[in-house]
Amino acid sequence: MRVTIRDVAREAGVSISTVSRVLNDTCFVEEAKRRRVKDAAERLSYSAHPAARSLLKQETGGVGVIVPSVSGEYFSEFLTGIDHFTQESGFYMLISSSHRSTAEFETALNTMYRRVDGLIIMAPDQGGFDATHRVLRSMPVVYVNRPFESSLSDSIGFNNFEGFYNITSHLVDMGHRRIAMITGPATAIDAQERLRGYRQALRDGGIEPESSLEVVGNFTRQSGYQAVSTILGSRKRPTAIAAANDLSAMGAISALHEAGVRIPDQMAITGFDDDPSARYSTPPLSTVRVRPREMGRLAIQYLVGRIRKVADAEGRKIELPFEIVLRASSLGSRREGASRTS
Amino acid sequence: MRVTIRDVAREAGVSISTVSRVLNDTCFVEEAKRRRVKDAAERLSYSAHPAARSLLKQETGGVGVIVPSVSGEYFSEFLTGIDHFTQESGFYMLISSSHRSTAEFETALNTMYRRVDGLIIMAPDQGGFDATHRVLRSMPVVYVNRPFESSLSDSIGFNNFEGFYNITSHLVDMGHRRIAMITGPATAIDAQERLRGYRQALRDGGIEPESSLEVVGNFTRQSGYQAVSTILGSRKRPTAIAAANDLSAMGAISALHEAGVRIPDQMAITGFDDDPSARYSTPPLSTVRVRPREMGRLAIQYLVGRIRKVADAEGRKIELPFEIVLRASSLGSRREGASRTS
DNA sequence: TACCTTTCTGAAAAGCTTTTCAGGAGTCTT
DNA sequence: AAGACTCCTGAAAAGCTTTTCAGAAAGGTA
Repeated sequence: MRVTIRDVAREAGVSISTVSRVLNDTCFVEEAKRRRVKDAAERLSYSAHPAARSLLKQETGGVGVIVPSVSGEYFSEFLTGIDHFTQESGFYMLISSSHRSTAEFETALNTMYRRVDGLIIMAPDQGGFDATHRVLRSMPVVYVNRPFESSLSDSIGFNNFEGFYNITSHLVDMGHRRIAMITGPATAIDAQERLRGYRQALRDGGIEPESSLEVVGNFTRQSGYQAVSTILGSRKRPTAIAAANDLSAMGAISALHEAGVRIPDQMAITGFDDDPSARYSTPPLSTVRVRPREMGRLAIQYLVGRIRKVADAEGRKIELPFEIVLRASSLGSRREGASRTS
Repeated sequence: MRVTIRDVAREAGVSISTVSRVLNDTCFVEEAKRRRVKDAAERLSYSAHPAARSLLKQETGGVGVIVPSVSGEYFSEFLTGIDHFTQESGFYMLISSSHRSTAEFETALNTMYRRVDGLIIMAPDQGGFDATHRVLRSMPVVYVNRPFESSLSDSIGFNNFEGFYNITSHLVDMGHRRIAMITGPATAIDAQERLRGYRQALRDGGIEPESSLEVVGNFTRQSGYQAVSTILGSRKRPTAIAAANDLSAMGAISALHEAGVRIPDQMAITGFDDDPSARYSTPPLSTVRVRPREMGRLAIQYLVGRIRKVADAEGRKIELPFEIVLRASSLGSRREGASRTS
């Protein structure tokens, strides 16, 4: 049933070493034998057992990806970026997601141990995992969206603070004085940064942040939807909402429609991420474009570079540019594409 | 650097067999030694090399998932369903996606060979791959959305024809006589079935399908968006659109808004899938709920059952129920939740 | 006390490959 | 023609674990 290199060797009438050499094209082998081996391998549809090979070569051909979630456009896009390059370069992809606790996160890390040659970690909500974990030291790691000081690993991300500062400033520039925010989960570092950007933008616009206008969300549509009732019920109704991400902005938009609030006339709204759907919402959503797909591509490129040892030993820390994308949801008239880059 | 079972054995002053026994809890070992081994393993932070183990045991602890794409809510949801159970049951997940050709698809299959203990395959667009491929015969397989006659594998899906028949019938019931369809890619089996359902529903409603009303799309927002200009430009403008999936429906909705067409008064529209976003679109989208997350969960449960040999040898073929979810996009008044089940 | 069980432990094999090492055959040089 | 190469090939080791097998020790019975 199971066909091994021995079977091929017997079939071709050569030793297993020769089979290995032919199949891996590692030495010159007499043409006649070469043919016989190829034929035999083909006939038996042989391929080397990955476990045996990786046991010996101490490499697997896989990369591990750790993300908070596999659902939501932001993550999908990120994964898509990784996936493309992964296939091109012949690596396979091992994904682990949704770790509610640090313990679960470290379990995931352990699962990756020796099963992959490198790791991409996006874990904005894992505050305190052990940065010296043995798995982390055993292979190259690229951190995404999680500034991390280590000369052994690369780190790529964008400036959440600045991005959110800019989109909030846009609302201020449009003349809004009462601007609510639908925040992300307090545990996530990127959510914290965005909140900080929001507050700073208000202050710089001469507006004192009010905690009653900071409605807690968790990056989901539903939380955005629910936040709206709080916002509409507030003592002095704001005229604009800055949502911590596009998903929650969409939820909010839906709720605003249901409440009969016109966008952007009665309520302007902005998001963050520029999910593919942002352009198709009603009205199209002003947001901050951060190109998760690009991030994914970059992350895997760096990682593969490190795995193949072509990268600098020095850890790189890349900050990707973002782009403010203004659409109808925050503009008086319906126009599209005005943009400002970081 | 690399710590093996030998190191633990030396450290604890026992043989490697004993270490293995203690760590796998496979035999009774004298308590004192047991302690020593545990301590040593802990101290050296040892864990068995997965390759060595799987080479010997002929099992890996992984499951492979092959999907057309990793982006889009439908697939995200599906993966999420798998992911949850995967973690619970201690398996890891290897994902391969976006195979443009049969060759690429079979490459993916080969990559999975011996790296996982079972396979979940969702490939509605892979018409003619080799169903007797050696990888497919080497481990349990669960096919999703792809009726497949094999007593060795389970198969899970829903009735695309009926689902689309029903949602189209709803439009007919609402009094529409000219109903356009935005189709999926002609190569995908599920898209074909939905188109068939559309036509049948029209005929059963006494309406002769017109090919000019069947606008080709490809399941993306963009294709839905573009389809609208064709539809609006047609000689006799239809009063309703049945989109092959939610994504293309969303694109269409966006285009309709831009064109100033009121939904549902001037144009009703329906989707398919009930993506999480469908409920949040403007107006909320009538659609067919197929619960991809449930499908994922079921698929992985079946698969793990087969891997652990508790499942019937007999191949099961499950057809999951769908549910017609009517929302404002196809109803005169804004009401929600009326539903009809398959 | 001698023999038979039972219980625990170590040695060794098996799982499959890649790669090093060494040897044999053939070719070239002087 | 002999020695020195080169070229190709096979044997064997290494990579790390689990599990079988067998042996030693201990305990029980006749």
